[in-house]
Amino acid sequence: MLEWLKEPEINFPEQLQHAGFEHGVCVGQIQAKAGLTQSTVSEYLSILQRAGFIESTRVGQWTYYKRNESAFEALSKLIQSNL
Amino acid sequence: MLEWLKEPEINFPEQLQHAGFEHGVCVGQIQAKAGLTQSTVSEYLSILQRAGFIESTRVGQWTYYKRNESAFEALSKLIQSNL
DNA sequence: CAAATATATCGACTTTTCCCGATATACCAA
DNA sequence: TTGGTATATCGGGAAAAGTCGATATATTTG
Repeated sequence: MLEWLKEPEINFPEQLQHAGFEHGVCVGQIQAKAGLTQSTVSEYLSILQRAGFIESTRVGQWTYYKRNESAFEALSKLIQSNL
Repeated sequence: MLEWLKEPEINFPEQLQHAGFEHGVCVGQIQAKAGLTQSTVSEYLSILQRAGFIESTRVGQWTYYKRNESAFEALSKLIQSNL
């Protein structure tokens, strides 16, 4: 999922028509692609969010998730320096 | 454990008298510091070895483990570029 | 407000991981 | 070769993570 969210235009072409990608990708799109149930995907995304890897934006009935690149940078540096 | 192996002199002073650190630290020393059973530590180290993060050298009845820094570099870069 | 849609949360079940004791293997010393 | 020490492997029970269906919450539309 994290890799998918790197290139929303390529991985979620469906969404382009309904909304842009400025807030990220909505749960339903990710769920469809993942092939897991709605509840599983929702929980998974919320875990990633708590961990800081993605950010959510609620727009109407949709919740959009997008990557927080700085968290990946930080993880990469953490491995370099602390691990 | 991976952090401990970054500075063997500091984290495993006991071993200094018996052997140097050129081959790393032996399982017994790591086990004592970890506070886990011998079997658990042995298995854990072998997993880290299979994953490429540490290397082992057998010297007599002892197996010494030391870090493989290039694996950490690679992981850090992988997160930067692929994730 | 009622129905429809999108997402979040809950409880239960399954799968995986963690950790242990027991035992096997390898090496050394007498 | 026998006994002692260090490590590895095996089998099983406990803990954690993954996944689901059912249900709750939030929002939009009529």
